[in-house]
Amino acid sequence: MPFTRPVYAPDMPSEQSIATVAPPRPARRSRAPRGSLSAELIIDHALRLMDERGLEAFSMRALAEDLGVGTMALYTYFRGKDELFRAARDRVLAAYTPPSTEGTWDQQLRAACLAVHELFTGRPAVLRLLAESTGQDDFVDVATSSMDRMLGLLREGGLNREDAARAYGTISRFTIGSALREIRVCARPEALELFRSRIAALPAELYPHLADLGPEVLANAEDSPGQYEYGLDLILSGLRHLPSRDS
Amino acid sequence: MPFTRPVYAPDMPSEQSIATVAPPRPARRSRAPRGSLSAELIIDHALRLMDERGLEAFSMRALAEDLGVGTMALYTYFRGKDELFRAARDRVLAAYTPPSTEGTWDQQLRAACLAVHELFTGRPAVLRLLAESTGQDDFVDVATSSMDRMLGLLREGGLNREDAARAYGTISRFTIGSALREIRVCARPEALELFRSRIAALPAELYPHLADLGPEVLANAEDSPGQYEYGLDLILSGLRHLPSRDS
DNA sequence: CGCACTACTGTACGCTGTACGTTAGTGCAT
DNA sequence: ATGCACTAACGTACAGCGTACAGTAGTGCG
Repeated sequence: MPFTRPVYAPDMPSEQSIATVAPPRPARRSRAPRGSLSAELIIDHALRLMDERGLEAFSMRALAEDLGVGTMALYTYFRGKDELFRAARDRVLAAYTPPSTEGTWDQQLRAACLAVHELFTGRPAVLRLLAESTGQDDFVDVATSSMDRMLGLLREGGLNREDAARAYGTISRFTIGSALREIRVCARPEALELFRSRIAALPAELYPHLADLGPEVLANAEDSPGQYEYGLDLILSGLRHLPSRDS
Repeated sequence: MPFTRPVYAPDMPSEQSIATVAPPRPARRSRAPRGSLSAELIIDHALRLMDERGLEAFSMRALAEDLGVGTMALYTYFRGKDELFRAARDRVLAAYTPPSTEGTWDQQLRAACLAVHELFTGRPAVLRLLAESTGQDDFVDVATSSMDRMLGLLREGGLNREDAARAYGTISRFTIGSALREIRVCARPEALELFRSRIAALPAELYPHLADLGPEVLANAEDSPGQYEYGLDLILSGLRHLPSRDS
């Protein structure tokens, strides 16, 4: 018995020397120069990748490759994936400044809400990070400056302290729920198509109203910004009719 | 040179025979009897696990272990994790029937909404599945029967076809956004505490209104069902004042 | 010149979902 | 009874994930 393998490596492809075959071109990157990385640069690429390929396709390895850098280099700047996510989210939110429009308090409030909504639908990944954060991390409500501004406008509109706070909560919840729905359904043609066929296939005797209003429901799904504006105006109308309002 | 290792297995723990040590009690489960599994049983355990330990801790392996079964046994009943998720979600939603209360259309609508909201906050995992579904799968809007009922009530309230459809969209978006916020923040004491300290630490000269309304904002965060009711009533009030309403 | 420091890297571990092939229990035809 | 087709349950393996840890190379300072 000339040569027996050790216990491990039970059946290696023995036809050729492994060393020349096993590493199938790992595309040996040369070591990246020393100053080629920074937290800001990483966040830039991360945000781009997340919005381009989707949050599920995003990984530390993919991000590192996109940067032309070893995976573990990222951990020099961020403790881990969560911290990177939080940093990316905070950067987008902090960079946002609400539009300073003219007009009555409700016109300004409306414009501010629409701007936030647009920000969210334009950055689906950030919205998802915001919505899916485990809640253990620090809580950033939309953006602090935006929140302050909206609260001020609500007070300006004559709402008392409690109503202002509650109204903001309502608007915030509706805005996030709305944007979430839109990046999930309205912006995806194939989801819309499936929705259409589902509506059409509903048994009209079980769901009479739904079957009846099918066209309208579908039209709404296709017009997502309009849907948001409609709901927002509904809420604003409710605010204007608040009994406690002193103006 | 008496003996050189092959290229692979560069440094094995050579102090003992591997074969007797390597399998450290894999807790040899005996093969589960033939009829011990079913789709329903799997969904039961899955829902329980998801709500108990959280969606991130849920895995096919953990579920299988909970069932006392090999991991791959699950794949006899579901094509994969996604299909299992969809089945679990659909079961919860399909089993739900809105409360058939008495009263005016808006009273009934209010009750139906509150019930949906309670369903969601009581089943955080299902809510997350609903919110985080990639949108490629079939679209179940809350529950079809609930949707039909609400649309009927809105029509009963004198809304025209388009307004009814749009109003439902508003309510649906607000309800999901609201429930999501609540399972993320309001129901977590540590998140609330962090929120409190953040508010207290805000520079009052930068965010005057937020600093001023801090107590009210905090009180709202702590009273989550109240927040939902407030927003819902705001929307309902807006609906009552709709110009197109013919009653 | 050498040394401390640190930005970057490679390897490895434990985890995930799941493709694939195997095993064993069941019901039916013979 | 005996064999056979069928399939529920299983074990193994693989690719990919986040990241701990140890190594390496380039920088700036004594």
